[in-house]
Amino acid sequence: MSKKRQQLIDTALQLFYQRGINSIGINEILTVSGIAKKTLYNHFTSKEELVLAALKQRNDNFIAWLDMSLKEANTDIEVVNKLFNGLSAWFSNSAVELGSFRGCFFINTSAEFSDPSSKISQYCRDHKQQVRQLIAQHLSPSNSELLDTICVLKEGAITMAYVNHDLSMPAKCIKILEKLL
Amino acid sequence: MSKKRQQLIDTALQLFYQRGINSIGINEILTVSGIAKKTLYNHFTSKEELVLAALKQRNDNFIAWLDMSLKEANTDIEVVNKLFNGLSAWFSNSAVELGSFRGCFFINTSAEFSDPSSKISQYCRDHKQQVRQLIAQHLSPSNSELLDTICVLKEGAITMAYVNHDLSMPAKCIKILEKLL
DNA sequence: TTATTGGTAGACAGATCGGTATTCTTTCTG
DNA sequence: CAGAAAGAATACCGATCTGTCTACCAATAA
Repeated sequence: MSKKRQQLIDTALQLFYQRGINSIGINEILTVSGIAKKTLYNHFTSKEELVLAALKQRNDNFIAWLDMSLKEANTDIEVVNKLFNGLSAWFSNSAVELGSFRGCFFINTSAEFSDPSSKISQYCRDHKQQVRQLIAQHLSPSNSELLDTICVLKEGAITMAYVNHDLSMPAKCIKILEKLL
Repeated sequence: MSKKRQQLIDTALQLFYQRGINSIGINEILTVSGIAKKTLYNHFTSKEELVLAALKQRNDNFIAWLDMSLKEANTDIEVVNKLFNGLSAWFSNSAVELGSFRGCFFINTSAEFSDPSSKISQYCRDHKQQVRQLIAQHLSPSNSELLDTICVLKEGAITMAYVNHDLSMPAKCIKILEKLL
């Protein structure tokens, strides 16, 4: 649609993800993108709307990356390998589409917004649900136990990569899941 | 030591944990606690110092709660049960010492501070290390694989309880670990 | 008593916040 | 070419941020 609008979203996503939403003011997004304030408020009625657009952009990017990562993974063990090898690549900044790793944008954003009924918190929940669905599509159906296990290990691996600086969890998660299969 | 100082820390921890550090200003802490601004800057040189004191307070509370939760857990399976039943109680606000659940204060705080070399981010890492050590003390020694598994499941369960509003993970983690033992 | 300490209350400074309005220029379209 | 729309640049508004400072009060110690 509008080129300026997309530039704003791209700049906002980059800054919000790297430094946190409450730490980034509208003015910084404007100076970095080189776009006027009037133009921003022409496309978005408030900062919150821009935040939601950035979340949606990140969701689109992430789902596309995950879909590509899981492509042609048909057996459960293949899904596990491709998923956690993908996470490992993300953590070590080898997944260019996802940018420099600073944890999960949706976990981080949830942490900043305390009202769980806000649109922003709800969108973060939606994203996690979409990721879960995508993983489920590649797994043997009706194995919801395995799906739960994969999801909880995934969240743990992301959190430990960011907070603890422990990048070794994806490999360990694969070993855990091998034992369980 | 000083009574006012402790009141400030308690109020700050309550507000920071429930609403996030960047969302709470000094003035709100002062009006809620009923303490004068001069007194605050008598005890702390900056907001950052107060944040660090609040993190330390939360760490003390959490370690004490975890220590009590794991007391008399000597076999691995007992540790697993007590740990994840404890988490479940925390998530459903049955652990009074930990206050109303809003995720892990240290994960949330890490999400707000993007510089991983800041004192605040480092303290969050330290906390996770202390928790890991405490769990390790109750497990059979030199079983670092099990320790890793417990830790990654724990982080995943906390994240999913907060972001996804899924409180069922502790019970599922116990089942997973039963299979692995 | 007098001096000191630790507290309250609140004005103030300087910066930044999200958001609005104005003026001027560019660019696109009929 | 003419007119409309979009954008740039920037001043501005009221609110809020962290942190400093002054003035006053109460209790305590020398």
